[in-house]
Amino acid sequence: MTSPKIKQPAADAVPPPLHELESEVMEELWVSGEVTVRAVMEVLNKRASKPRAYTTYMTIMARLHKKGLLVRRREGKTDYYAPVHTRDEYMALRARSEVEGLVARYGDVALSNFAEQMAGLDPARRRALQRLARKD
Amino acid sequence: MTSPKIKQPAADAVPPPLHELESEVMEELWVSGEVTVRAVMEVLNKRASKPRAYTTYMTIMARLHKKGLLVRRREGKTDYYAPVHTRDEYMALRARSEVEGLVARYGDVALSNFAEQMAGLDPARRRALQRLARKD
DNA sequence: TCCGACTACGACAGCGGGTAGTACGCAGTG
DNA sequence: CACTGCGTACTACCCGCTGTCGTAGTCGGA
Repeated sequence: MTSPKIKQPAADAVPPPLHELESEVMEELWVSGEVTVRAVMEVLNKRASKPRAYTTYMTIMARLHKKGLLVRRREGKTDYYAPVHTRDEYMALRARSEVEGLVARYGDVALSNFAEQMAGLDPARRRALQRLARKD
Repeated sequence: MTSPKIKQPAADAVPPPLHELESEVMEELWVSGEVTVRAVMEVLNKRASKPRAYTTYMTIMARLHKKGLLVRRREGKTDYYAPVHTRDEYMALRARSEVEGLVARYGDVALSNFAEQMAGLDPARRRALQRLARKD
C-alpha cells in the first residue's frame, strides 16, 4: 500500500444508500464540488429551521469519506472534501443495485409491478426508456 | 375501543420490511399457520448451527405482533400466533411499495434498469408479466 | 507573547434488531 | 392441601448506525 489512507472500498463497488442528513450534504457537494465543512454548514443552515453545529457536519462528512463517497484533501489545517462519483453516476449505481436486489427478492411480483408502472406512462417516454435500456 | 389490544396499524397499510431472523420466523409461520413460540423454535433450531434461546423467538414474535404482521390469541397461559397476511399478500404489498419508492427516488434511471431486466427475459414470460400487470 | 477563532477527534444519545436472564403461574405429586 | 418444577411472558442488555455535539489542540493576528 502506497499511503496509509482510509481503507477505500473498491472503486467499482456499489456505494451505500444515503440517509437524511447524508443526502442533504451530498446534494450540496454535488453542486459545489470540492468544498470545506464550513461552507457546507453555512449553506445548509440557511434553510434549516434548527441550525446544526459545525461538528455535526464534520462528522457526517468524515463518515461519507470513510464510506468511500467523498475524497479528502488536507490543505494546511483544513480538509477539503469532494464527491467520488457525480450525482448521475451515484444514482445509476444505486438504482441498478436496488433494482437487482428487488428482482432477486420478489421475482415476478416486482417485475409485474414495474410493468404496471411502465404501462401508465406516455408511450413516447416508454419507448425512450426501452431504448435507453437496450444500449446500456 | 372495544378491547385494550395493541395499537394495530391500519389493516391496509403497507407492512414493514423483514430482517434476517424475522424472515425466518415469518416463513415458518406462513407454512405452519397458527402456532406457538415453542413450535417455531423447535423447527428453526433444527437447521441453525447455533441454536437460539426460546426467549429470542418470543421477542421476535412479539415484535412482529406489535408491527401488525401476526395476530395473537391467548389460550390459557400460551400465546398462539398466526400471520395477518398470506405470504403472497405480503409479497405483493411489499413489492408494490418498494417499486413505487424506487421509482419515486430514482425516476427514469430506475425504470430503464427495470426495462433492461425485462429485456433479458424470455419473450413469452415477458408477455405473461405484462398481461399480469394490466389486469391488476 | 498571548488570546481568540477555527479545526479535528472522540464521545454520547436514540433507535432497531438480536439475545437472553429472571420472575411468575399453573399443574402434577406426595 | 402444600410444594415443587416446568413452561411462559416481561423486561433488560448489547451492538451497530445515525445524528448531535463537547473539548482539546493549533495557528495567526494584536
